[in-house]
Amino acid sequence: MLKISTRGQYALLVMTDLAENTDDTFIPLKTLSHRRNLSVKYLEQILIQLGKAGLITGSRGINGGYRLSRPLETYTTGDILRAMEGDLSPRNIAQNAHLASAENESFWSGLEKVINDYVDSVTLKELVQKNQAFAGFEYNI
Amino acid sequence: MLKISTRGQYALLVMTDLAENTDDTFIPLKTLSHRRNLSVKYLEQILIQLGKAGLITGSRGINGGYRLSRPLETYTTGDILRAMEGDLSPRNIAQNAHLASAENESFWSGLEKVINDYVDSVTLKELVQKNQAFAGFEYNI
DNA sequence: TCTAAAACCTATTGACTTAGTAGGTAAATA
DNA sequence: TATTTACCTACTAAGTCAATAGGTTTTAGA
Repeated sequence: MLKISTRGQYALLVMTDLAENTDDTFIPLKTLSHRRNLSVKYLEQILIQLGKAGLITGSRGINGGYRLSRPLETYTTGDILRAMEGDLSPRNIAQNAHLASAENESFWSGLEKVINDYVDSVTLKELVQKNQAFAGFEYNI
Repeated sequence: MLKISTRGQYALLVMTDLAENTDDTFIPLKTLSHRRNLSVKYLEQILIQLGKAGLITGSRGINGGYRLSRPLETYTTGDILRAMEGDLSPRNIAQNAHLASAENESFWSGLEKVINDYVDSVTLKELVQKNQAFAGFEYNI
């Protein structure tokens, strides 16, 4: 029902964690999962998928872990969500043969467009900054 | 994965069929389901739900069926989709306690807003007109 | 060169959702 | 009173989702 899976939500969270790591060190899965109190094995799958999509780089062995592959400024939330969810088309893939598939076509493609335009307009950097602002707000209570 | 269910898609289709019926007669479920080659019993559930949402009116007995409850101009696709899908919030209802639920809040509420703004901006009348234009195009091949 | 720590890989499971089926009851009309 | 229609409730098979489980491979350091 137009829901993003937890994979997408977790991916966004963990990407902000990696984004906050400004030096070139790697952050291990264990650290990331404990920080968010997420299942290690579940988050592992998400990180591997992000790696296959080229968004993050993994390094094995001691001092290994994950870090962003590219400069922080180059990531949009759309990159991350599409890496996890596939395309963000709101229609079912089962384009039922019974449905005159072209009918309402412009409506559906229009919806797909506004979704993609939005997620492509929000950068990971903005996300990090907003979260930091929020954390600052918490301290001021 | 950000999919609208077939219920929503079918609802949109059947609403356009009802919208094309300009006089005050009722169109029976059987007719609607045959026209779209959809399961009678499945479409029935959708129509009942649209009725409960106040979008269409049913009439029993001979010459019974369904028709729009309100003037065609007053319907948006958002009315119809929300009647079928509930709210169009892209986040999982399971707002996991582990997720600092306020984090990325503005991103998610922003996404929800562009989705709702879009579906509220497209009217059923426009949908009908576009489909008729498309049908006309087909004839011209 | 051995060991520990980490990423990486594949399969499985329980709960839930979805799409559709099935079998009724209630109301309206002729 | 029979027929036609909407209306209602329960069920089911298949698929998806979130998470678990148990490995293998690579790397760094002792």
